[in-house]
Amino acid sequence: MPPTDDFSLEGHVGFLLRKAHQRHVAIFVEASAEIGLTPTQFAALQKLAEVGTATQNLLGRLVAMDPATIQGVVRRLTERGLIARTHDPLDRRTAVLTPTEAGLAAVRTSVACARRAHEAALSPLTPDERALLLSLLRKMG
Amino acid sequence: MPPTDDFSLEGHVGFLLRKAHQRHVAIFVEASAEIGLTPTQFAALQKLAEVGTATQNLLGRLVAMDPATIQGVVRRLTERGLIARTHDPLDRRTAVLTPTEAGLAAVRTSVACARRAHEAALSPLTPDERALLLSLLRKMG
DNA sequence: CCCCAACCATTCGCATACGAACGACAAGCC
DNA sequence: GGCTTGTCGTTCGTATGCGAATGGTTGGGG
Repeated sequence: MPPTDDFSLEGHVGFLLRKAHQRHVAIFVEASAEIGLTPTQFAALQKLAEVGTATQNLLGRLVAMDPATIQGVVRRLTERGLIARTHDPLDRRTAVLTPTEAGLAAVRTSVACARRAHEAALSPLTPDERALLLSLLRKMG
Repeated sequence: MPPTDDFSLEGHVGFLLRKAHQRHVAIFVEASAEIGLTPTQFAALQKLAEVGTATQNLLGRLVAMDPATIQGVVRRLTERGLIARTHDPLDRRTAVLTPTEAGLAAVRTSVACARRAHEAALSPLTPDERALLLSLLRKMG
């Protein structure tokens, strides 16, 4: 009896994380249908609003997206007029990002959606379990 | 003082799930570099080996992938000779999938990689915390 | 001052992920 | 038997996600 027989996909962290993440994305998109921001776009825009100004790659690091990924996210937000792109005359490599007025308004609206999505995603858990899960996920890195 | 000021992206389930999932994928891919299976491909192939035979959409449901997603995953596994595609003469809509010998061998090898990735991803947690996290993720849906 | 290592942003290729629309087919219902 | 409803697999479009390569730029070390 080889040891591979007692393998259960359903007990694997990766599988559970993938499913939980998929579920949250679906809930978030549904909760913020009015604004039409994805969780990723919301994260980038919210963080940019928080810090006020950031370089593209720096913003990516703040929200855990590599340069290739943040590029597309910022491009789409810029095309929608939620982010303004300027250039630092002292460093011609960088793209300096700032949220526009429409971007700030979108953040204000979306924060409520994000909170609803947060609650809905955690709804199967008790308040104690929610706090526990969040702290464990944080500790995982 | 608007209520949006005390919003913390880092305390949001979605953000933490996205980061944890990214981290696991990176660990898994690194742990199974020899085989070259992604977590998604491993999940599909392992589940197919477990059930022996399945329709494409059914396999997708078993591993939480929608028809459009499982299509590409199965196509890549088939191209690599790990899955055999036949047809049910009684239902000409379906694609009947079976793991090949090479597919079964890949599963046997990958299970060890998956276990290593599982342990590595959970390494920041104590054994109690690991069990707790898994049960909370399962309970989340 | 010059060169080189590091960093910035972009691009390409590949792999998920899913909504929507599609043509093919099956199954039940009248 | 014909019709309607539902399922199956595919395709298209869009959005992440990342490795790798690239061109432009900066800054430090000699």
